[in-house]
Amino acid sequence: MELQQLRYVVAVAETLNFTRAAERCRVVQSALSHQIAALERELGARLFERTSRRVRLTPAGEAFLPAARQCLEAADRARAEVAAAGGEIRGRLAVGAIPTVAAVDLPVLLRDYRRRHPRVRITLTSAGSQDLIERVRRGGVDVAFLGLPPRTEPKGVRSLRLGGGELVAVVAPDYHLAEREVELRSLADEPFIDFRAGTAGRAQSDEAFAVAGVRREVPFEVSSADFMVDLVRQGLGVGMLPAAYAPRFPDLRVIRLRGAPARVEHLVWDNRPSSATRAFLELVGAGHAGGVSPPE
Amino acid sequence: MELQQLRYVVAVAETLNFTRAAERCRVVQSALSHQIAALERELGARLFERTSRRVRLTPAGEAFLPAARQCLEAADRARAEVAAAGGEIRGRLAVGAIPTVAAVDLPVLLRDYRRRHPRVRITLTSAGSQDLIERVRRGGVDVAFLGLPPRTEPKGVRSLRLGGGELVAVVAPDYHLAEREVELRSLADEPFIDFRAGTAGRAQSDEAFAVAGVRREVPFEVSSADFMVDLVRQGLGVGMLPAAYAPRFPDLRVIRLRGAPARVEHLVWDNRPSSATRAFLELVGAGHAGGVSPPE
DNA sequence: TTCAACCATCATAAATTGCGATCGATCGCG
DNA sequence: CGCGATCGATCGCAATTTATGATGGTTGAA
Repeated sequence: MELQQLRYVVAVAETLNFTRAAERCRVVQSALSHQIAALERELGARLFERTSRRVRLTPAGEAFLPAARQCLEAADRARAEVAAAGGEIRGRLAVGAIPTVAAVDLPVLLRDYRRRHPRVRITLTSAGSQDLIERVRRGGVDVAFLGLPPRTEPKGVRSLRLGGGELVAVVAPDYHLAEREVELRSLADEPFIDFRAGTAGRAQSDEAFAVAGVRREVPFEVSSADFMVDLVRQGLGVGMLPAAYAPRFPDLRVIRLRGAPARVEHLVWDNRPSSATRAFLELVGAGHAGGVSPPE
Repeated sequence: MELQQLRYVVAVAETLNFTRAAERCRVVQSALSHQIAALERELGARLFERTSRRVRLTPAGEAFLPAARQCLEAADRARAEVAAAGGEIRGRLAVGAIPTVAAVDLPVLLRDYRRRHPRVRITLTSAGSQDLIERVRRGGVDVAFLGLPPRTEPKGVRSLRLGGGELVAVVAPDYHLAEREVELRSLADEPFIDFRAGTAGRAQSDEAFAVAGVRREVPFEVSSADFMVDLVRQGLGVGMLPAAYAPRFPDLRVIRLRGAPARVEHLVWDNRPSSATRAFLELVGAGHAGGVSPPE
């Protein structure tokens, strides 16, 4: 088994087409066919099922692919680590974040990071917290900013608790509430627009009301902050967002809440951070944090 | 960069000798030298510092090596996954355990596992809990049984809480205590032999006495259960061990303790378990457990 | 039926990898 | 100080591997 063969396999798996995979690898199709056939012979199993009109992964191919990708990633990392040892950090940095990150200014952070390490290719992905944790575990994302239900810690990854901003209520400009700051409990009778039940953002709002001893109605559940804002604009009810995030919607009115808890966010990363990832953690200030348990 | 080159680099790094590395790889020394030189040329950095009497890793080599090993492991895993997809699980299973595992019968477990998956090469390593967690994180160990201080969870790995046995006191046959069962507090004046401060085993004993509201003396601190037993045999004091573990020393007297908490152990594993590891987790009953946090 | 897309195969050329012999440097030892 | 032993680098050559370009067979659509 050689890395070249793995590169070919991954290319075919992604294009599902030997000819285009060969183009991408800059070899003729026959060379690629030959290499894949040789690998299949060595493994004793077909990785691709070729009917002459389509190419598909066999179960064996499905099983092979994740480890093959990890192998290629490790090879890239090895190369990047050597460059890092020579002083210059290279490689990739895949950052994930929920759409409502409030604890850090992500654009500024990425700009600073890029300034310091211009040879690192940065990607930014938006997704839900649970999805992000899974991707960090799988290695598709290197670091992620996300929210979690109160008093929980993500499992299977290293993490650092970030102080987030407070939650504030947002309403349409002509909404009937006129105050700029209210007790949380005084909102009890308003209709709320919040994240769907089960999400970390929703759990944090619920927590705030539970602590205040108030039951509230949430007739509208949404899957993203943008949807929430859309509904709030229509005057359908009150939304709750991190204070640092609300100013992005200047057409909405912000109502500060007395008794709202600070929103807690977490920075999570993989167990085996690359040098590019380590540099990012250092920049964020998580260089040597991460809550190691005491020894046996 | 090719896997063959990585194999050569790892061999040289482990033997610190080109000639012996070449023997291990079953090629002549010149071939290996040539490949390594080619890789160094491609990377633009020397991986080894050769003085004509010794070979050492350069900083670049140190940086390169971990990722290179992970790359080779991933390649092995890819091969093993294909075999697993064909029905038969192969590969390696590196099990780690503290010396005093009480929650499971490890020999029986390994025997059952071997019976079911005879093509998996099993290794068993003994170490401290914190060391084991680190090795699981690094990928050197696939699954580990270990202890943790009360009410903590290991970070950076998947884990399952195992119900452990109770702790019992063990004493020399002629020790002055005659009872077969006592209140924990009645041992307060005895000299204890226990694990060194900071270990999980020690923390669990301390916890038991703290709960009983008793201060005790621990004049002897040891690093393994075997040392503890050695000192107990000499009549130097009282030891505390998991009940399931004590019968291994039939020459000692066991004193059951009223008020001793159950010892808690954890099974931990990596985020990206191989098929061999998955099969082991299933056997232990952790197939789909592991405390996933709720979604965002 | 014809055509176009697509992968396998084959002969051949190019590149890589390995072999064996040898060189030069270094260290220990007498 | 000189000898022998150890060890990695180097070189020419052979074996193997990998890539090329042309061709053929299969399949689905027009």
